[in-house]
Amino acid sequence: MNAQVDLTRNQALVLQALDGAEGPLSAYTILDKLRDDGFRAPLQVYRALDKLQELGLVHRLESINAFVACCQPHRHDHEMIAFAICGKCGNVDEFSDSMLEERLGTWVRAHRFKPAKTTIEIRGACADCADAERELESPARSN
Amino acid sequence: MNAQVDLTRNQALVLQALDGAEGPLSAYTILDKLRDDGFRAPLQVYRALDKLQELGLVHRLESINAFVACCQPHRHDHEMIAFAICGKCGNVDEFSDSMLEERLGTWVRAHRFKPAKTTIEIRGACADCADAERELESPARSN
DNA sequence: CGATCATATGTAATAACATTACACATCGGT
DNA sequence: ACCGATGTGTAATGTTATTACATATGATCG
Ligand SMILES: [Zn+2]
Ligand SMILES: [Zn+2]
Ligand SMILES: [Zn+2]
Ligand SMILES: [Zn+2]
Repeated sequence: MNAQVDLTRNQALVLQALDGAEGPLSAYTILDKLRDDGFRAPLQVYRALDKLQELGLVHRLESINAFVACCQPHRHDHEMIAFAICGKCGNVDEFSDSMLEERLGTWVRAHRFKPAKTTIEIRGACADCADAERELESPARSN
Repeated sequence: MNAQVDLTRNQALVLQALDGAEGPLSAYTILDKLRDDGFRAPLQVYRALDKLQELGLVHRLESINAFVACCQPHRHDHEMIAFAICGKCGNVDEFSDSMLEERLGTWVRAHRFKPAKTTIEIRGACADCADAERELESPARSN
């Protein structure tokens, strides 16, 4: 599905692991998943992740030290990406918002700051998980 | 300067270390700075940091695993805070922007996401450091 | 072809960051 | 004096990421 052309074996394996996962994975979780494929050391994972991030196929979630496959082959070159991360089920929503980008750009220009990488991550509960939690809290009339 | 009332000895020491620092500090750097004050284990630092964050006196910079003293006694209760972090000199600019907050709030409401903590961090070079770098790159005519 | 260079890999060791577990201390309210 | 909430001291362990060095692979050029 993704432009996996030109990926090396290790890179392809790591990307597959992320693509097949429900939510974000830590580097060491990926390593464990790939033991059977010959992976032995963390560096094999980190190196592949570095390359995949360079190619825009994978994102790192800074606030939880984990990685996700990019949900689209869209060009991230000049886009600012935000993530909504559910702490319950692990679901991650990747989105971009031009007004958000505009707004941060305004601040950056005003302060002559030269941005290299911008992180926007909202941690919380997704709609489904928030609903489930509300049910537990409410005086359940299901007796 | 900060409302240090009610802080325990350990908490006060950690806050002082951060207040006196030029830039963000890692937990282990703080530990080293406080060896002479009797600190021996990481947990002493992490516990103090937890409390200080609860009190809004300290912020954690997720993207660089470091901590900074809050620059103001302002109420962070319902504010979204963003950070511009210079990778060269370590300077950190803490700012909030209601439009930014509004914009993320719009997304969150539209997706019925229940936010717990939001991280906004811009890493790059501050004005001074960007200038200094430009000078090195340009064909210096200062010969 | 053989020399060379850039990129990727394998492996071990180590560094950097953070938490768990348990025992003990301190303080305020009853 | 008792209790519960909060804080502390210490050791051990868990988790995340990098450094260092050797080897391999593949494209390019004379
Ligand atoms: Zn993406
Ligand atoms: Zn969820
Ligand atoms: Zn602050
Ligand atoms: Zn700077």
